[in-house]
Amino acid sequence: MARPREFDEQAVLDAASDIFWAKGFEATSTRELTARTGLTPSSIYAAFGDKRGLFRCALDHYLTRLREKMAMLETSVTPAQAITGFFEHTIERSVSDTQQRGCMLVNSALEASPADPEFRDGVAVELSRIEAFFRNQFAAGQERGEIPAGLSPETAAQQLLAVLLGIRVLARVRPERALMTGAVQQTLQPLGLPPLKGAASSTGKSHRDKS
Amino acid sequence: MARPREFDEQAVLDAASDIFWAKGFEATSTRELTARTGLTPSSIYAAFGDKRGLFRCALDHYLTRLREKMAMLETSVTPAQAITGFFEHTIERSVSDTQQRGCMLVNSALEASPADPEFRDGVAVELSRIEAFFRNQFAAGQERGEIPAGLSPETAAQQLLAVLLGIRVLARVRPERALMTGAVQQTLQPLGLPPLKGAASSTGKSHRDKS
DNA sequence: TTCGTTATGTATCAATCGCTCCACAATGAG
DNA sequence: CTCATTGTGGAGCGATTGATACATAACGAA
Repeated sequence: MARPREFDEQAVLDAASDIFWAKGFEATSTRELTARTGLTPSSIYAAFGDKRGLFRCALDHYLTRLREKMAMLETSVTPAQAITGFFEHTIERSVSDTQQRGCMLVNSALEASPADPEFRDGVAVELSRIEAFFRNQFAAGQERGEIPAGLSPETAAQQLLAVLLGIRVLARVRPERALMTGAVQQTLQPLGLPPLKGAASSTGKSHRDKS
Repeated sequence: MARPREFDEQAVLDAASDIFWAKGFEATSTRELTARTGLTPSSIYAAFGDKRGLFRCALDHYLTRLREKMAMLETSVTPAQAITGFFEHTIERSVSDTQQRGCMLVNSALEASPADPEFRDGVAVELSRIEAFFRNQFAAGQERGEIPAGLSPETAAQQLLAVLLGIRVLARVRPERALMTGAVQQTLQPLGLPPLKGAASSTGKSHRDKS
């Protein structure tokens, strides 16, 4: 009943998250959102409530694709390969993004006002989800003998999370492949995880890389 | 000649960086800046040009103290201890900050607009400075035999920088000591660096930590 | 003292902000 | 068809933004 929506919600969220991703919440105006999404203020406020509501939906839209990526890796390759593959994927996206947007979740995490604990907690939960992905994959890899035992999956996951967040910060201001691969490679190796594709795997110094 | 300034520039920058640090550039209004610094719009605009100018000065004020911290560590302890000490200091500040402000440099890095390459480059240079601190200390530690040779200081510094940035992101949304110490400890150990104070140093799983 | 110069305080400015109002269009139910 | 309901378009609301104008105050030089 009643008039149906004329816009494609996925397309709108694609556009909205693009802007929020690049410029952040505060620096994005509702004018720009209406211009880039193509729909009017009326439609936006009817569908999403207010600017924060649209931002939440846009971030969730972004996170959905992130979760799908993790789920894909979980089912398509071995646990150890899933971890390394996740970093490969992240680095690839970081260096190929001409806008240097980094990660929308990380950007949002740092812009989250101290006065908005609700949103901040939401971000924290999402980071915990990534940490759990690392922990579960690491433990599964140990169980199947793919990853040497001896290291606790908890600690490994904490380190992997920190390094991931670190290269996502670097993606925004210094998206240099050599820098990211160096940091990640030095993390994966002592954990007994497979090396990045195209990265030198020997312990000593390699002269093969180029920035 | 002429009328002298009535305000203490250091105190004003302290106040200004406090606000910018907690809320970011965009979310901070000039009204709040005048209220918290105690000086009038006229004085602010005469002294710093505009809002961006004040922000740049406030960030530089913050970075000066960061650089002093690194310089202090470089001269007061051994190279390996300087690296570990830097992380101890960072974690301590992160978990004790009730506002969960994280690091002003990292916050600024992620808020930096893609359309402002000048400011972005400034942040990148500062991150390179931290990376250089790690690299120099690591190399110095190897030369004096304090740190085992075999690993390249470049790679080690890249990893240390990434982990540092990672825990600074976590400081904003998940300032849990166990999480940070776990990530850092797992990084320091394979590099042959001294453990954090109060952290378990054995390879196996420890039950001593509490969040 | 008088004057030139610079800092401060207050009252705003124009622009932009997030958001709403209301007339109208497009549907399904009857 | 009529009508209730919901989406759309666009003008424009009050509030707030970053920044300024201008009168006054506080100094040093003469």
